[in-house]
Order: sequence, then C-alpha cells, then structure tokens
Amino acid sequence: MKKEKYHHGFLEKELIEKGLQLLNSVGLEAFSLRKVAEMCGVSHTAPYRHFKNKEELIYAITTSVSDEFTSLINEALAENEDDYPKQIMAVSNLYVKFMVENPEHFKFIFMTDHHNPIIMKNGKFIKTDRWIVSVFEKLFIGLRKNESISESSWSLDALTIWSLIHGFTTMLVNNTIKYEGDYLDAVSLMLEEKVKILV
Amino acid sequence: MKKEKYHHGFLEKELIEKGLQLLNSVGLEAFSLRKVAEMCGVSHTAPYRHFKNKEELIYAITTSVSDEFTSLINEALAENEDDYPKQIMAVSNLYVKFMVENPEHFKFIFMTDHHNPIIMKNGKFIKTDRWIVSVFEKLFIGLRKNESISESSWSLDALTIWSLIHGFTTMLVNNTIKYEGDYLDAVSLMLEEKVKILV
DNA sequence: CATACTATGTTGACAATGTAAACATTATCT
DNA sequence: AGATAATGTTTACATTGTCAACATAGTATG
Repeated sequence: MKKEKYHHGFLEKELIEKGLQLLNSVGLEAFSLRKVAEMCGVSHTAPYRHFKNKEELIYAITTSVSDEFTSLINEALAENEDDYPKQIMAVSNLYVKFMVENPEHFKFIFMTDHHNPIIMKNGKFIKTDRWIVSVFEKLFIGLRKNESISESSWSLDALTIWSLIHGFTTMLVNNTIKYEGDYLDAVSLMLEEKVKILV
Repeated sequence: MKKEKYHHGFLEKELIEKGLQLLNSVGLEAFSLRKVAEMCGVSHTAPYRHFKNKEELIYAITTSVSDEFTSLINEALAENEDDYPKQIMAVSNLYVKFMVENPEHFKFIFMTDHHNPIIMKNGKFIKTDRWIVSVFEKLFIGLRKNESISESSWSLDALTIWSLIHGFTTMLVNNTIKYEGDYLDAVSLMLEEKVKILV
C-alpha cells in the first residue's frame, strides 16, 4: 500500500529523523544503516545516494541535534539578558540537563571525534568554525564584556567553568557517578562561588 | 613453525594483551574479536572459551588498563606523602596526562557504560565496589583528613575538582578543544586557587 | 594404568552489516 | 522529445559476532 513512488522525495531529511529515532531507541552501538533504510521504506543502499557512508549520516544527525541544542541555549540567554551571572547559571543548567536527558544526543555531539576543535593558545581562545564555539562564546559573553577582566584571565575562568560543567555532565551520562537528588543543585553549588567572584 | 601445541597455554592473558594492542592501533570501532584471535594465532572462536562475548573481553581489557592506572596513582601519592595539596595536584596531572597519552585506554575506562557508579547522596559519597572509587578516594584523602572541613563540604569540593579535571581531560581526548602549549599548565592554573583554599 | 570428565581449540555455518557495481526509474534541462 | 543527472533497487561480497558439533589434551578417579 506504500510503494506508490519510486522516488521518495524527502529521503535525506527522513534518514536523519528516523536515524535519530533509532539512535534513541537502540543506542549508538546497535545503530545500523540498513535499519534506518528500512524505517524509511527504502532499499538498504538508498542512503548511499545521500550520504557517503554510515559515518556521514551520523555526522548529519549530530549537526541536527546540535542545532536543536543551540536554539535552547539562545532561549536561555534571551530569558536572562544582561544578567551575566544568571546567564552562566542558566546555560550551565541547560547544558547538563539536556545531555542527561538525551544521552544519545550527548554521545553524538561529543563522543565522535571532531574535526575543528576549539583552540586555546597563550591563554586565549581562537575562533574556529566549529559549532560548539558558538555555544561557548555565548556562554561566556558576560565574562568578556566585563572589561575589568583581561582576556587571558577570563579565558581561563571560562575554561574552568566549562571543564567543570562538561566533566560533571560526562560522568552523569556515562554512569560514572550517580547523583541522588537533583543534580542541578550540585551544579549550582559547584559554580556558585566561582560565578560570584567573576562577574 | 608455530602450531606446535593444540592448547595455547596463556590464551586468556594474551587475548587481553593483544586486544589492547589492537585497540591502540585501530581504535574501539574497528576492534574485532576475530582479529584478536588471529593475532594470538588461534581460531576465530577460541576466545569464546575464555570470554562470553566481545563485550566481556573488552571489559577485561578495561580492568587491566584500570589496574595499570591505579598503580601510577599510588606511586604519585607515595611520592608526595602527607602533602595533601601536592597529592591532589600530582594525581590531577597524572589523570589528565595518562588519558591524553592513552586515548584508547580512556575510552575503555570511561566511555563504556558502567555498572557500579559512584553514588553521591545528601552531599556525601557512598562507597560502591567500583574500581574508580579507589582512585577517587585516594585522590581526596587529604580533604577527608582535614577535620576542620565537614564531610558534605569536602565531598562537594571533591566533586568539583574531579568534575573539572575529568571535563578538561574529556575535551582534550575527544578533540573538543585543543590546548596549545602544555596542558598541564592549564590544570595547575585551574586548580590553583581551589586547592590553596582547601587544604 | 585405563577410563571418564573437563577444559580448551577447531571447523563450519548463519545472520547482520557496510559497501561497491550494475542496472532501473524518474526529474530536469536544453 | 531526447539527453543527462538524480535517486532507487538488486545483486554480490567481505567482515563480523556468535552458535553448534566435533577434536584434542589435561586431570582426576577407579
């Protein structure tokens, strides 16, 4: 009742959608190109017309998820405009929460080897075209705007806060530690003094 | 010239050794049971006499690597006995260095989903039998011994420091950021104030 | 020592998977 | 309308994890 069209029409988009769906249900290890193809009702090699190989599809899914995350970050920033400490706290909370609630997304975003790392040189960040940079920049825009802080000083603070948040997130997602109670409380507590001093 | 014995003798140990070797050369994704078997000069199903499946072999390798890491930690602690701030710095440096220099080990130790997470409840750590706990305990033994600090307070500090170190490590290993220069300098800078205050 | 049992290896088979090549169908552009 | 590019399909193959059936060697028990 379905094979009405030889050409699918939106296969590329559907591969990404269904791919993400599959990921979330079976995990990265059991993810398979053929299954995604089946979910889209096409032959198992059809995806090769849109993606060079499995890795490329995964990369496309990563990008899609990253965009979603970026939107959320922007919202959080907008809701706390001009209150930099609040922004840092809000984005940090969002960072942890999003990844904990979407562990497969997390793996996509961070576990896969990435091409353009953020570069830190002589204590300062150097812009690259990587997606994460935009998140990072927004997160610490408050630090940068405080002109009483030198660039290499706020860069170090930024690195510290980000490392802290990222580490806590990673350990929660990978089940290295289990935090009983609201893990966002822990985030607040850990950041509190640092943020207070900073801005 | 090799097939002298039907029974290998040390197959279990050699599977772990050669497995680790393979890991380090081709990475976790391309790791295959059959290749490991071949490297040991046995048939492709021989490993099944020693490990239930691929995952079990990987787990065994993890354990082996973890032990190696633990030994190094113990050394670092011994070298700085009774100087708790120095211990924390030394172990932190070791933590980052070991993982950056052995990225595949890192993936084994932390990326694979783990069974017994460290549990943090009501601001305190609860002991489980997981390997990482012993590292963790040693790392923060100095904090615990300082009786002017309450348990939930040093627990939070411990969580903060560990998150920071782990996050920085993770980002370096996954190429999320690239630190030009000696990344251990960054570790020192980030921890400096925290450690100074603490102990 | 002979026999049975257990541990350890091997062969052969199978299904799932990624991917390439050859071919089919449809869209698009002149 | 006919050529060309885009998009799908079928077939084929190599790798892989895993199972079942069988082979061999060590060990224990009579």
